[in-house]
Amino acid sequence: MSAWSDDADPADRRRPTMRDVAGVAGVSLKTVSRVVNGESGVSADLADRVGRAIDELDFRPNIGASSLRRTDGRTATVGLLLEDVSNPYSAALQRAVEDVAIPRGVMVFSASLDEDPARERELARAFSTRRADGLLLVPAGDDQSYLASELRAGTAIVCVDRAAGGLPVDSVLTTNATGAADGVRHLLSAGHRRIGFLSDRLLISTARQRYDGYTDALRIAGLPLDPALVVHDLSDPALADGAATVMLTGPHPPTALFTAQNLVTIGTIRALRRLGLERRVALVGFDDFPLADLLTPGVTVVAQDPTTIGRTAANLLFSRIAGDTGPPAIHLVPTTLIRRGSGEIAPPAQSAPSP
Amino acid sequence: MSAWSDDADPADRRRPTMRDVAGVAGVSLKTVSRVVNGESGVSADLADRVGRAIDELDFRPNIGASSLRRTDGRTATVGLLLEDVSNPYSAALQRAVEDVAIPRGVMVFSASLDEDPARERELARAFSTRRADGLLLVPAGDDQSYLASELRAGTAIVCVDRAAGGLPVDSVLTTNATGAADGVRHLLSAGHRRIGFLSDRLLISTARQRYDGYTDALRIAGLPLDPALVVHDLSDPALADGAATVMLTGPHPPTALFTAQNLVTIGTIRALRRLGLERRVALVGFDDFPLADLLTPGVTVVAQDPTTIGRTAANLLFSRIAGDTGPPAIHLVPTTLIRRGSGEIAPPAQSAPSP
DNA sequence: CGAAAGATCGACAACGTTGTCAGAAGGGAC
DNA sequence: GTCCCTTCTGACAACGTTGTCGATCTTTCG
Repeated sequence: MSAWSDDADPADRRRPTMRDVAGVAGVSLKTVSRVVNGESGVSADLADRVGRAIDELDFRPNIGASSLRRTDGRTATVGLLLEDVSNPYSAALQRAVEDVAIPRGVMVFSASLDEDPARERELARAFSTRRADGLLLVPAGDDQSYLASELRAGTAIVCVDRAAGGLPVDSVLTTNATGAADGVRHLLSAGHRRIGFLSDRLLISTARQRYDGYTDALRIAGLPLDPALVVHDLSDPALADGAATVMLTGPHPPTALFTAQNLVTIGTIRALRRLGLERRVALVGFDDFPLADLLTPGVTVVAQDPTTIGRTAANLLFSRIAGDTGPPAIHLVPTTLIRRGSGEIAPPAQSAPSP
Repeated sequence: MSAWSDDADPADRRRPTMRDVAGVAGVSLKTVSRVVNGESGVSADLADRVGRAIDELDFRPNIGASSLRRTDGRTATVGLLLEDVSNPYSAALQRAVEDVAIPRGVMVFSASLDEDPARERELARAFSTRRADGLLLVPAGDDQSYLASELRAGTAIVCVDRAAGGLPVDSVLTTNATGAADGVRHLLSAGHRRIGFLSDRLLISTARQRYDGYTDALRIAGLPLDPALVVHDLSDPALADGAATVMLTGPHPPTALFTAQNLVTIGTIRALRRLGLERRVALVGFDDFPLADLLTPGVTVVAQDPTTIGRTAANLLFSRIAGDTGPPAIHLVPTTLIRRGSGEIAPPAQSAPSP
C-alpha cells in the first residue's frame, strides 16, 4: 500500500476540494470556507466537524483559486530578484527577507539576475504573471520604468542596494560614497599618499558611488588623482588579480590599495600573496566576506550590513502591501569599518609625506 | 503623470484580462487565449491584432487562473527546502536548481529549515497550498511519510543531500562514508596514527555516514578507536573551537584532525591558530568552502559538488514532473580530495609508527 | 455547380474558492 | 402568541482562464 505503487486511478489523484470536505462534514461549501479562513460565526460543533473532515481528507486549500476570487487578489507570495543567490551578500539578503516573510505566511520566489538588465525584465514579468503581492529588486539595469504598470496594478515594489531609475518606489541603500571615503581616509590617516583603487564594473551605480567616495577623500586631503592608480570594470577575481599585479609591479606602485568590491578584494589578495606583498602594502576592501578575519593578515573592510538591509526592505515592502501610500523614500544603512590588520600597515619610511 | 501619483481610481487598478484584450482586438476571449498559449489555428491577421492589443494594454496572463482551469493543473513553480539559504553549500545548490528551472519558465520558491523538522512540515504544507508542481527537499527530520498524500496528488518530490525516510522518492546524495574514509586514509598514509574526529549533530544522517567512514578507515588500518578523540554534536563554530582546544591540549593529543563539516572545520582552524598548531597538526575537512585555499596553510578538504547535486536533482524532478514513473532511485555524487597543505603535514618524528 | 473536407473562430461551461445576500433557527420583550 | 433581533448557515454568482464543441467560411474535388 505504498503511496508510489498505489493503483493511482487518475480520478483519484484529484486533490480534495472544499466541496469534498463539505460532503464529509455534512455542511455547506461556504461553511468550510469560513472555517478554513478562521471567520467568525461558525458554531463550535460545525467547526469541529469541518476540522475533522479536513484532517481526514488531508485537505489543502488552493491558494490560487482563493486569490482569484478574493477582492484583494493577494497571493501571499513576494518576488526577490538578486544579483546572484550564490554570492554571500545576496544570500544574507535573501535570508533576512525570508525571516520577515515566512512568519507572515508569505513565501518568497527568488532568482538571480547576473547583472543582466534583460533578465531583470523577463523575471519581473514572470513574477507579475504569478501575481506576486510585492517585488524586492536589486536592479541590474538603470531604468525600471517598465515596472510602472505593475505599480499601478497595485504591486508593491522596493529596490535594494541600488536606487530605482525612473520609478517612484522606496529604496534601501548602503552609504556607499561615505563608506568608501571612510575606508580611504583610514589609509590616509596611516600616512599613505599613493592609494590604488580597484573596482567592479562602473555601470553599476554602487561602484560609481564608491569611486566618488575615493575621489572625494583624496580631494579633501589635497592629494592629486593619479589615473595610473585607478582601474575599473574588474568583473571577476582573475581580472582583479591581473590589474593589481600590473599596478603593484609598475614604476610608481601604490603603498596601499582600496578595493571597491568583494570579489575584487579577493583577487587583489591573491596578487599580493603571489608578490609577497601582503604584509607591506596596506589593503582595505569594501564589503565584508566570510573568513576575512582568518586570512593573514586579517582583511580590514568597510562592511555592509546585508541583514539590516534585507530586513528593512522586507518590512517596507510589507507595509506598502498593507496599504501604506506615503511618498517613496530612500533609506540608508550605514557601513562599519572593521580593522583586522591589512588596513593598518604603515607606508614604507621613504615614502613619508614631503615636508 | 507619475505612476505613483496617478489618480488611481480603484477601478482602474484592475489588471487587464483576456476579455479586455479581446475587446480591444475585436476578437473573442478564446482567440486571445489561443494566441497567448501559442496554439495553432489562428490566422496571422488576428494573431497580430491580438499581439498589438496585448502590448497596448500591457496584459499579463494570470497563471493562477490558468492553472486552475488547465487539466494538468500545472503552476510552473517548484519548491526548494534548504538547510539555510545563507550557507554556501545551500546557496550553490539553490543556484544550480535555479539554472535548471528558469530556462524552463519555472520559478523557484525557496525557504530555510534550520534543521527543524516541524518547520519542514509547515513549509512543505505552504508549498502544497500553492500547488507547486514539484518539491526539492533537504530533509531536516528523518521521516517524510507525511508527504505521501502530496505524492499521491501528483506532486513530484526529490530529496537532496539526505535520503527520504518512509517515502518512495528519488534521492541525490553525496558519497559521505567513502568520502570521509578517503580523507582519513589520506591522513593515515602520511603516517598519522592518532586522528581526531570532530562532527556536526549526529542526528543528521550525513554526519552519521561520515563518522562511519572514519571508523571504517581506522578499522581497516587496524587502529583502535579512541573515544577521547571523537566529539559529536558541534552545531556551531564556537563549539567546535572549544572541543578542538580541549582535545589538542589534553594528555594524548592527536597529530591530525578530521572535521566532518564546514563550520566545524572553521571553528577548528580558529583553535589551531590560537594554539599556534596550524603548521604542526594536520587537518582535513569534509566539504569545501570559499577561501580555503587562501588560508595559511591552505585547507585540505574532501569537497562535495553542490552544483552537480543541485543540477542532477532538478533534472530528476523535471523528468518526474514530465511523467516519468520509473521506480525511485538513489543517485550518488562523488567527492574529491583537494590537497592544499593542511592535510599534508607529517606527524612529529617521535610519534612514528612502532616497529 | 454541389458537396465534402479542412481551417478558423466563438459560445459556453467549468476549475476551487470567496463575497453577497437571503433564509432558518433561537431568544427576548410585549 | 406575535414580533423583532441576533446568530448561524447555505445558495448563488463571480474571479480569469482553458477544454469542448459547434458554427462559419474557404478550398478542393467530383
